[in-house]
Amino acid sequence: MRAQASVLHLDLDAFFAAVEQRDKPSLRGKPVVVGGIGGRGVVSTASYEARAYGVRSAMSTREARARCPHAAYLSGRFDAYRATSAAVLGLLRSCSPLVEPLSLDEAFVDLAQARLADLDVATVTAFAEELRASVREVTGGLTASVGVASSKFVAKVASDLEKPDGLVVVPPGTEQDLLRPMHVSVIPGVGPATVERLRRVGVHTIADLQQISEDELVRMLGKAHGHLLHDLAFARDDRQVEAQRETKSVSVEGTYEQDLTDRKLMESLLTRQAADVARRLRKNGMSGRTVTIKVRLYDFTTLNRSATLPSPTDDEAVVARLARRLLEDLDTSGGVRLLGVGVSGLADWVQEELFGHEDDDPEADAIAEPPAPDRAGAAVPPPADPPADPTGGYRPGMDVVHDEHGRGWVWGSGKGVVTVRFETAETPVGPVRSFAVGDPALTRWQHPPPDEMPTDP
DNA sequence: TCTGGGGTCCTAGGACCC
DNA sequence: TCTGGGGTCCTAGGACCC
Repeated sequence: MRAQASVLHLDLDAFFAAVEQRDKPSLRGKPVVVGGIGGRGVVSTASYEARAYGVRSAMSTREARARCPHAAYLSGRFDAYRATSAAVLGLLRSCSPLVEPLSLDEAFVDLAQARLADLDVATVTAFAEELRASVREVTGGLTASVGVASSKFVAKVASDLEKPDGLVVVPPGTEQDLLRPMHVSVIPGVGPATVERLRRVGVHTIADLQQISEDELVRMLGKAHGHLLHDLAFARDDRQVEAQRETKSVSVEGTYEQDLTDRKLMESLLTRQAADVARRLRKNGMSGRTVTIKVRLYDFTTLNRSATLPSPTDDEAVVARLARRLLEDLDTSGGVRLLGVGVSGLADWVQEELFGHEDDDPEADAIAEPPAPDRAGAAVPPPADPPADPTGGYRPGMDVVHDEHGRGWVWGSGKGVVTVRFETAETPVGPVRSFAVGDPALTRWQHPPPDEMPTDP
């Protein structure tokens, strides 16, 4: 906690939905929901018009559709969000050299480093109003909510108070008056599990939290969380605004429309994800030593398996081989709804560039299997290929495919999976099977004449 | 057919080393 | 034949954030 209100928190209102409404005037004033639009999707952002129907972030899209069937459901255009976010960050950095982005739509600004005459409440209030007007200009009309206070914690709480399009400046010395009546869940880091633990000992508000001793909180919540919560309850927060933090891990994951049971398909999906991760590592000049796979089973049980290489890699073949090997130990017979691959233990350099090629080091690939025979003779690695179309060009409801057993309609495509509903002797709407995009078993396909189009179930 | 995707941080236990 | 003790690395899981 500083003596003056020198920390500003800015939060763009309903950001993804607002960008969509900005770019598509027909959506303005209407409910817009951005998120996963498949059968297992969840809401990322709902416009305020959609929130009026009870649609919320993290709600399943299925439930959102039930509450607000007439909303526009969009899967998101992250390039547009990134560009808009960059414009806002540029604006903030023109105000203060010390800006800490928290996500695409949120950032802290250290006003002590800004060119302000002083940090009086009146001065920072005028500055914040000007800033909000500037955000509107550089974003083409998006609104931001802003909080200003003597700490990160209170500034973030404050920015939420008058959403959307609001500004709250908390005068130094009044922080505890503001916080005490509030529910503990306003504290960042207090989620459902912590709320429940606190509820069981009768703690609901921050005033209640102030009554619990620090030792008791540490016993209940662990060392780090306990000490932090005790401090925050009394608005004690010295955390600095930190410019750019370094990336610690890179990962790709996917939830599939139907649970996966075919191990070969899982392997080919992991291989594809490993290639995506490795490509992103290379693009950012990074490499990492620890490969992790994530497997979510049919019942939502989530397993992680990891292994650490002797030296960092950005080679998709190495990541893929290790990922497939980690899968070997897992029982996936009940079905898998999510697969993911990640790399952590990042270094911003690749070891072989400093110490020669990794093949010179007998230990370099020790934990993984030896190089595949088809790779051994390649003197020059092929250039990084562009990301393959995850639908493989298969169009749901449009294409007919054959495998060795018969013919079927393409029912879904995406994330490297083609789902096919096969015809049987009894019914034209038979069993569903999934294949990897590019599976040679599915090379014969054709476009049916319009009168053969299947009707949607 | 409840429950995304990309991250961060913390905890706890075991291996290993001095 | 009695189990110290600290530090670091690795692995697995959980909570949380937007």
